[in-house]
Amino acid sequence: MRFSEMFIPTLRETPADTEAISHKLMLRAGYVRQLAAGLYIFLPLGWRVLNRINAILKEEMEAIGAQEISMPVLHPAEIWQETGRWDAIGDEMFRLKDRTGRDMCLGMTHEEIMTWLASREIRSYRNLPQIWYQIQTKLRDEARPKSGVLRTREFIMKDSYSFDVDDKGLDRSYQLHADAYQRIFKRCGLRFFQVESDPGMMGGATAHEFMAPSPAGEDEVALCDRCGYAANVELARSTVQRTEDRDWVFDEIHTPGKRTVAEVSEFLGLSHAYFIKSLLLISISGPVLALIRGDQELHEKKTERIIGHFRTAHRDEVRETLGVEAGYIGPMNQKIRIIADTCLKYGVYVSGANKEDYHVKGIRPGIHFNAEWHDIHVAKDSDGCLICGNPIRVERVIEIGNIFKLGTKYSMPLRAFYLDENGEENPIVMGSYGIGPARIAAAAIEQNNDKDGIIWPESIAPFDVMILPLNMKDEQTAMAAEDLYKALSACHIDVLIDDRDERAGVKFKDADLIGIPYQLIIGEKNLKQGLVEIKTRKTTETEKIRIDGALDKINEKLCYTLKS
RNA sequence: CGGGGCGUAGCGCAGCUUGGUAGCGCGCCUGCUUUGGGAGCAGGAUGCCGGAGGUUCAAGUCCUCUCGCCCCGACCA
Repeated sequence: MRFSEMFIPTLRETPADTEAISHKLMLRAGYVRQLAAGLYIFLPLGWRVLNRINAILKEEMEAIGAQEISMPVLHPAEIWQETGRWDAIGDEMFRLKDRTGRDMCLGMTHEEIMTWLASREIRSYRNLPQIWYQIQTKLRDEARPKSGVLRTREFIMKDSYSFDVDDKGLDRSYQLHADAYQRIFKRCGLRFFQVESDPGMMGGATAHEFMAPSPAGEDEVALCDRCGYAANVELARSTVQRTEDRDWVFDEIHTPGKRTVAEVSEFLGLSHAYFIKSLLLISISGPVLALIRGDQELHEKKTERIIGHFRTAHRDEVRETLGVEAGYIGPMNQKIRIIADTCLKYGVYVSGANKEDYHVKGIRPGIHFNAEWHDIHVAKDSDGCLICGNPIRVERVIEIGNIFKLGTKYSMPLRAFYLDENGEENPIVMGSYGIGPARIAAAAIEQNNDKDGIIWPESIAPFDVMILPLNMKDEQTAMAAEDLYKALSACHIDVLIDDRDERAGVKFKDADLIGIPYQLIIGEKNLKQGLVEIKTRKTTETEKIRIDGALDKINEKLCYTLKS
């Protein structure tokens, strides 16, 4: 392609209202434009990147026997009503009525529709297994679109669905996907982890997420470098370092005006780990006192799995329920249900005295209070790995893919049954698997950029090579560039030639910003000696080579990275 | 949905406190010069100051409402 004819609106200045690096660079380098909150236009360069990612997705999906189909984006409400999600899902679903008043919605995912199809067409175990996939637009009325294309209201997703006769079959389909996803993200040049994830409302027991480390991410994962334990902090478990045992006797201390752990620990000169934080929660079945160590945070999701939906109590509710001001609550002599983090089972602690302006030192679990013991803390950096004890690390990540074992959650309500060898009717056992191509692109930029711009991995770059004829007014330069352009194109190498009548500086800046992996720089002086320069965007190294060897050199570089 | 911020030329911003001719940089157009890291000089074009209502002789500026966008949190099937 010729730069002069292609629509590549680069910006010299960073657009305001952007935070994520990928967002800034995609706008600046002319890959995307924003239409409205969470709605993005992919410009020619951006669309080329998505298409290269999609090509990889298709290859790897076909390789595990998945078949591409295409489903409508507009869905009748009835199918979603049958699985219960019409009501379970709130404002996040775009809903509308057709001209006859029939309830419809825009698809945020396609479990229902895929299962509907299976229910009508699959009769026998002989029809199974099947894997169907599509690369299709999804719509979700996100409460807060953010970070450019990372969280949008309309986005393309590769979603596949597996249909098997039993759990064993599902295990196999699930593993095929996990392996395919590993290959996909590796081919896309990403650093990523596969982590255990919360199946949430998708149902089913097992789920994993594929996570690309980046500060722009919205999730956090706990990782153990020794044993390989990897989990979303939404469910990650960890052990915490024990505190030193102290020979404190049970004793009230006057702590006037000191309420928070930070205030009392400073007042007493003790680290946060010697404190018990007592939090009053209001659950559906009544008040619950949750105890965690002073240096920890309460994990809301873990807690919710134990006591059901809850909220924290208001100040006056604390006074009414426990008869003391918030800030002086302690675990002793409480009449209500108490849950406590397992790490509090041992040691000796300081906590509120259940009396205004007083705390108690020397509280011992089992003696001064009892509780239901659960893991209810948020795993954090340098906690111990639950499996091997090694210190874990917590990293911020972008979710780029997920895989779920659905089981029969959708096949049962939608009556997707098959007849087995014995003529008996069984529900189809399903899995669902998603990848966001735009998130791959964004994650690739987040992980590969420098002060000058994007540094694309070769596999998903919009072009393989960019040719920079520095002075288009020089006939020799223009001719040499044109010849190279034709020669490279003839070898099926994707080339962008910057044939604009611009100054060298402008071309260099734009080339670095756009981030195509290799630049062939054609300058007058070098050309007189039969030389051109080849610059590797990633390393910024340039090398002078003979112009007639340029084609081979490019081929060599592209091949080399394909193999490695 | 709660909290905060911002809407002025294509982009980035100043002007608002204290009401009185709408500005700067970049970009864009023309010409000349320049040509290896976002050129120089000269000339030129470009604004429903997000929208509606109000106060006032007079509103970009003050008041009320509203819409949009960004950030933090909640949510995220």
